[in-house]
Amino acid sequence: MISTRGRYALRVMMDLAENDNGSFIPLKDIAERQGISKKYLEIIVKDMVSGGLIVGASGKGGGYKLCKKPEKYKIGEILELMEGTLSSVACLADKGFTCDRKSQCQTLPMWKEYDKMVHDFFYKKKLSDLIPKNK
Amino acid sequence: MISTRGRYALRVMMDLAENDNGSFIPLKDIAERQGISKKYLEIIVKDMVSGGLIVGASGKGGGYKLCKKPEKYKIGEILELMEGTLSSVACLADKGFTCDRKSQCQTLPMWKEYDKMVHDFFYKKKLSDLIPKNK
DNA sequence: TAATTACCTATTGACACAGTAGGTAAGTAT
DNA sequence: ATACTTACCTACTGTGTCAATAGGTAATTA
Repeated sequence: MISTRGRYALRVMMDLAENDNGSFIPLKDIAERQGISKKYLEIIVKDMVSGGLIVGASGKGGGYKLCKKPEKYKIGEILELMEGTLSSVACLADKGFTCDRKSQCQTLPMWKEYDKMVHDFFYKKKLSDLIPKNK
Repeated sequence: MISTRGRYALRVMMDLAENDNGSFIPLKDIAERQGISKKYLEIIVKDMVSGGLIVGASGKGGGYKLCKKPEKYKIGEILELMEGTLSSVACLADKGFTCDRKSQCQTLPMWKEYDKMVHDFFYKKKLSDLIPKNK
């Protein structure tokens, strides 16, 4: 289940894209427009900066800005960064995970197939796909 | 992320299918074969019985048994029963959930599309698909 | 220098997950 | 009738994550 971290991140990205006027957009504005607690958004937005999705600037006139065009962002990269993984099961999510039943596991192929489907779905979609064209 | 409830339930179902000899199979045997705590399995198996996936019989010679042929079980129905939902977001999972942004939500179509894809994937797959043919 | 804004650390309550523990009821073999 | 086996039931626990809240510091501009 996609948590608020992923969903809110998506909304922040969309807000930044839709309200882009070249300058930085304060978090306060985003929080008000989206109806989300600014304090909580701070945590999420911080990870988006450190993950390289957006850039932040302090001080007056500061705020946040996309660092790519909306059509260059894949939804998958946003969700994967915020949720940690898109994988359906622990044995595929954790890289260091070792399951002694891996070689004989009869369900693993299904999970792999599922994971591929999910990955493809979200990496085909772009941030720009979520934004109404008639803007 | 699919939890142990769903994954273990799947393994129990497969174990029952593969070791079916007409009579009831004790949980002890399943737990040993699968390497899962019998105590923990009890909780999971209880829900499988009340959910109508399998039948249980007490006393000597008792145990559990499938109530349909493996090819009649859809993986989706097993996972949905055990996980509560297969939905990706709360607003689609909870029936009584009300989101005041629903009408203007720009991401909802994507979640709906995703949910449909996931549903179709797991409801196309049958329990029999997970069991090796050369048995 | 004052105002604005991002950025940082810490804490909290609620809840689910994954399991453990110990007992009761039901049914079968002897 | 009794012993045995097996499902079934209630309760508890430790760990972790989720979704926030709170209060401060650092950076930048007017």
